[in-house]
Amino acid sequence: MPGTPHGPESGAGAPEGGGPAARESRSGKATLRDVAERAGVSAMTASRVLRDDPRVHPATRDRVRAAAAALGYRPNELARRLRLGRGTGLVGLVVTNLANPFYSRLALGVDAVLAPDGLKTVIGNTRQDLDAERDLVADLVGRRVDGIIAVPAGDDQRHLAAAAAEGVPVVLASRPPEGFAADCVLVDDFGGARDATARLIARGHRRIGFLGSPPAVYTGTERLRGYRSALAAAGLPADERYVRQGQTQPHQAERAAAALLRLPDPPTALFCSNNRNTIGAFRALRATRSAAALAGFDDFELADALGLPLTLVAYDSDELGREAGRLLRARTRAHDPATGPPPSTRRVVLATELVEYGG
Amino acid sequence: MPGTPHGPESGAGAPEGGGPAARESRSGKATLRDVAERAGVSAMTASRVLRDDPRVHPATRDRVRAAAAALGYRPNELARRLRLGRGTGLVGLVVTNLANPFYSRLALGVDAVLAPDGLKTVIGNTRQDLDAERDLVADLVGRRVDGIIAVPAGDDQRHLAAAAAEGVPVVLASRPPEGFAADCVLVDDFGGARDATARLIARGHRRIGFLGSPPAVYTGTERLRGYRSALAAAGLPADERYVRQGQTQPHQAERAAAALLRLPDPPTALFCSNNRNTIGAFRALRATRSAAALAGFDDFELADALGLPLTLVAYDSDELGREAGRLLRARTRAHDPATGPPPSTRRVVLATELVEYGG
DNA sequence: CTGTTAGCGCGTTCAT
DNA sequence: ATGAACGCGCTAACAG
Repeated sequence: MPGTPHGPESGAGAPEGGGPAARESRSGKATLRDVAERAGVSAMTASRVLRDDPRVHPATRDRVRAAAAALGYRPNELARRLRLGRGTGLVGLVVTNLANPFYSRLALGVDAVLAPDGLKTVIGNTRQDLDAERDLVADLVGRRVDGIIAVPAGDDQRHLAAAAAEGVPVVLASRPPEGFAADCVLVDDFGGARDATARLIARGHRRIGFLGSPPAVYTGTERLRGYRSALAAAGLPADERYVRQGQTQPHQAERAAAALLRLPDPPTALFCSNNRNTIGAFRALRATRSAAALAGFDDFELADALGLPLTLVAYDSDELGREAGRLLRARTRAHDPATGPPPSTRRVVLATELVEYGG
Repeated sequence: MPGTPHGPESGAGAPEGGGPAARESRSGKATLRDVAERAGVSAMTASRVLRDDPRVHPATRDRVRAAAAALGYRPNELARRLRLGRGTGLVGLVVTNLANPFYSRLALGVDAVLAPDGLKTVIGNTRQDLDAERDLVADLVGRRVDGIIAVPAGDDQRHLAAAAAEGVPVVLASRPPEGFAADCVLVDDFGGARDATARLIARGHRRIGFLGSPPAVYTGTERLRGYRSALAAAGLPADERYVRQGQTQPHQAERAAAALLRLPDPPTALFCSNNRNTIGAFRALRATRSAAALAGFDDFELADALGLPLTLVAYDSDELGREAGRLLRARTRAHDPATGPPPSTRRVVLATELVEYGG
């Protein structure tokens, strides 16, 4: 038996309420000191054991381990991270609509790259609500996430700029930073849309409609630019009656497409700036038995099974997430000591590819 | 300059590196004391101001606010929560495959219910990997999440039982707890599958194939039970050659379906236990120009556009998430003082509905 | 109205 | 091999 392990005495001030169970009542969870007391050692020794510090007597080691197991002890990560000051191991992912497969893929890609580094992804859904986005970003910064990957809903990105200015690494996905510097990974929106439109033109179409998201959405306007560029390159007029922006869900797109098809000189082909619009347009074509050709941005499941010829601008949306994760990882590491100066901001653009689905 | 704000003396050990900038270098973020010093008040007063405690002189209030703004101060939520001991405001959501729309819907439902309570959802993807699931749950518990909503990958749920035993509220979605008590929200797997199969039988089918997930997946086996129940009720033999389990992705399901269709006495109808299998079976039918009838569990986008009659067991997967969120919220509140004893565990079952898509 | 003391749970530094 | 003191950043108690 060892001597009195309690030392000189703990003092006179603290109210030593009822037995040893008193401490555990706080949050219902055992603390390091509970383990230490139960093992008859100091908190310090318990800490060492639980972190596999070799400088502990094997016998004490076992006693502490037993005590920890008996109490179901789990180190409190909050306290731990606070003490270590090395960040939380959390990365915030801000998206507008998780129901869109595009975003769930993005999330998977991000997680695939970050998880091996021990980073957890906190996904926040903003429902296209800018206020919700602001609150979310503020909360993430307050929680001291190690970084933020965001697909901002609009062009007001001051909240992201603020986060970046406060030292939180920020990476934008699918949209470029607006008004501040940050890494980003984009899709070749302009080129993809231009190529798809050009293909419709090559097949003889002269009147081509455009269906897209609200003008505030970056990808939508870039794709519109691509569409217009192809028309201009072929010497075709840019008839604004053929351009319908603002549809964000299939049923809205279906109505917009139907409206185009009812024009006096209806378009003979439609180009859609995202999968929501493509699906809506498809329904409109089927409902009206229209023979108009269909092309769109974004590949999607079952696109090959619609019984209609379909030209899609495809790209690897997992890779979008993975690349965003890599960029963030690079920034995060740059925060470490002497890894050299922070790299200048990078902009990665992913290539697109035209795919044809059969009729 | 005010009197010595340093107090009795800070000691002799700490290396007081150069100037006031030293403190800010730690994590690059200003702390409450930085704000306090800059405003010439104590940390306590600064704290009061930033939490809108009314008991502060308006003039000091403004000085503190100005200092905070100048420093870009953000309270450290970690430290704050640690001190308050009221939990982290984080809820862990454990799913097996975010790419499946079923899970992203679930996540949206959960978030919709929890966000108004100020709870953030941390989504963890396990890729059907039980080890990953164990690690994830352990990490979430270590991070002191306020609760966990999980769709466990297999029937070994000891890690969840442990979490629950440690006092973390646990809610299971889409699968019942195995070996411990917990709230859960389920879909009427048995009834839905039985009804869909019965409908195929009513249409004259006598040889009906079954395509489903691996036997370890609860929903899959329940749905298999429902399928068998319908066969038995109609006095039809249960031919095991017609049952193919184990497909988790469409291309696997496609091969399994093709194999069934090549049998000497091929089934004239197929029932699929989830949307992955239904989509694979659809492809097989199309590829082989088979006229077999198709039914499946889970509704999915574009199911109506496949040019094939299709019977689906539909249910509200958003509601699944919302209900899980509600159950968790109830548990979380039960942790509060004297809200009465914790409610006994609840099991909610969501109804299903048969929908027919045209040919 | 403002400041001091104390401590959330943990880990580092220095002593023994 | 072990322990005491101190502090991460913040806030509830009690002073004054």
